Amino acid sequence: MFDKKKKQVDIISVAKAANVSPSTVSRYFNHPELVKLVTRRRIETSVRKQGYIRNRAAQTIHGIRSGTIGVIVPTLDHAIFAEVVQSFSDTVAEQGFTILLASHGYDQQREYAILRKMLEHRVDGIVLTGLDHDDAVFRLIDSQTIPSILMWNYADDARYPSIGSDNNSAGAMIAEHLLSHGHRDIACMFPPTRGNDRAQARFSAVMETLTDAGVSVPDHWQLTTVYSISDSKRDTLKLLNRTDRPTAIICGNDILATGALYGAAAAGLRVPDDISITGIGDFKGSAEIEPALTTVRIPAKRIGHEAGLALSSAIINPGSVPTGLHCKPKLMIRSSSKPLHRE
Amino acid sequence: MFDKKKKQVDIISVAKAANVSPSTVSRYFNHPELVKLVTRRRIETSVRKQGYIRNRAAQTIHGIRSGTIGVIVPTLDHAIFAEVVQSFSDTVAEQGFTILLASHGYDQQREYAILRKMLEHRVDGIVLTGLDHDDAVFRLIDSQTIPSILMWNYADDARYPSIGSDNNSAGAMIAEHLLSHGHRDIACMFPPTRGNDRAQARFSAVMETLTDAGVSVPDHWQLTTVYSISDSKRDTLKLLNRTDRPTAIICGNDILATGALYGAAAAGLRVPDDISITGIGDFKGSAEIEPALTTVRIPAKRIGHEAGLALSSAIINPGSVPTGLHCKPKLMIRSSSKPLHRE
DNA sequence: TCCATTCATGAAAACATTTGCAAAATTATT
DNA sequence: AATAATTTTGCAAATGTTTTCATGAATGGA
Repeated sequence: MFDKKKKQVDIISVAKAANVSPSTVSRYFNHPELVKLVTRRRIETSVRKQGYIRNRAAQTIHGIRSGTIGVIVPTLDHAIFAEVVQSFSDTVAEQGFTILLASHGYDQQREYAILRKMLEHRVDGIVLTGLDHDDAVFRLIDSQTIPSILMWNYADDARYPSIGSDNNSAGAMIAEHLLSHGHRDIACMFPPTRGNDRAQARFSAVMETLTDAGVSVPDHWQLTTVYSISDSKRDTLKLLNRTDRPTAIICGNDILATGALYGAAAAGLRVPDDISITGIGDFKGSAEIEPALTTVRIPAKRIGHEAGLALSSAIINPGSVPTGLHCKPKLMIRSSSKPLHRE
Repeated sequence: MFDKKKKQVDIISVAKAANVSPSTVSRYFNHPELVKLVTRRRIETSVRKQGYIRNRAAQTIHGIRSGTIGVIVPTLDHAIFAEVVQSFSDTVAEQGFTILLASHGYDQQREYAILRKMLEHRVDGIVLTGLDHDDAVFRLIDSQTIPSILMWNYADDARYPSIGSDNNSAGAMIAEHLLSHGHRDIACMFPPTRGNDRAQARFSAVMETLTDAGVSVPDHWQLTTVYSISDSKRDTLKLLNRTDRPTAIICGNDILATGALYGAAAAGLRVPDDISITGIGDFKGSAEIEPALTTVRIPAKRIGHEAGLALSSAIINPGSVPTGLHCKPKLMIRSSSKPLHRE
């Protein structure tokens, strides 16, 4: 007859059973050193017996941190974002934060809506992917007092502190690599750049580097291919079946490059002897594929980790602004590219 | 002089500016049809001008749904979990839910801690990955009133409604496929099964099917390899460099199979002529790899979607228990396997 | 124009906590 | 043993909402 009909256990019922006031129970959780050992024991027993679980919502309305961080990514379907989210999540979990995760599928309107929802949940901080966002998004964050960072890309003039790699240098690196190997007939395969500043930056850096070197890429060698191995395989095959063939293909990311590798194989070409193929990203598996992919490493794990560190310390330490950090991309020369005229 | 020192905007300040009571503002959001059009306009203006954002924490303590669903996965680092999470998240987002995501890295203790934290946030529902969990986890969920489902695996006698594929049949399918092709000298490469009921089920189903057919797998052909292309490539290479060589390798998932494919190539063997290799999962890219991988398709997108549907409707419709659903795995015969003695 | 409806709004209680302040209990000091 | 200092606890107000109930304002029918 004791528990009256499904009564949710709250701090009051715990207090009653432990014969103390609710305040003391609250203190037991938040400032245990302020409550006497024996009382602590009593409360602990009561908590355990009733299976009490604190209600963070009730804490949160007191202006106490919610313990959540909002993470907004374009999609998780790309292994690389999953990796960065995983590492971010692990890092902040150590500081007691849980992540609220949502993806917008490269739709800026949706990003705004998601952000609003996260703010309704009173997240303690916000992580956005990439540098470019709708102005409304920035304004909304500006109007809040929580810290916010841009993850994945880096630029020192970004609207918020950014932690990631500079995609311009990534693009330039790979283009220079191929140029230095004597390639002049170069095709490019990039994902649609709309709403995707990473791809945009890589692409324009590649083109600029080539142009500066006096190399121009004919229109029909500029492929726009969605992020998919099968599509890039198909497009590559089509490209390579023409009479005029490039000696190298620069792909906007490793997925496209993987498809390109398969496409080259399907076209009966040997990589790198007949054609060089490069990626950007250095995804899991890129080093193991045959032939191992020459690419630019974007250190996803490190980026997620550093971002988690920066944001959680900005939260814990209010007033301190998180600082940006450039996680430098690195050229990984492997077997899918080689000098043009040698051998 | 109007806004006194950084005062957070709340429903009261909005009400004041709109010259109505807080109750009316609350109604404006929750039952707009109950407030007069002109008043609605006035409130809208006030909301916009002050940049008011509702506080879900304050709503939640009224027993109103938090609008969050807790999702616990072993890791996001496996593309396949990222895929299922993505599709789950998209589905529930349509119903207005946001996901709280965390991963435990196959550590049951951590899973319990994560679950607790999510309950503190008063999630409206819980999704766990796989069938097997610490008993404390189940008991904790039992003590709550929120719906909960097990995603990824299916079993009709699972502790909670499960939505996913039956890994036993997946394992049996692939073993039968190879047997039906005349293979008798079969090696197995599986990830560590500890804390991983998926792998466990697949492995035991494979072994059982083989044993039933009178085929036994010698110990040194039973490889335990962590989820990594490079490790499985290395282990495969080692295996294939022995004098006794299997005619087929059954891999516990497509990542291992991918590594095995590379390993076979590195050992100078042709797949499927010299050796057949199979995976389980049908990950993105498995159909495009050369040679295209024979595997068992676990429909990740569908699983995530169905799970999202089931859970959100169980939440919206309290009292209704979500029902389990078997998303059948499907044998995908491609080019990495072929009959033994023919041709 | 008056009364009965219906509609729109506000007052106040409720939700599950935290916290500043003061009272009570304990311990230390003389 | 009496007082002072310190530790532990409870009271009550506060947090940002929602919701029930009651009241006042419009509207319709006679």
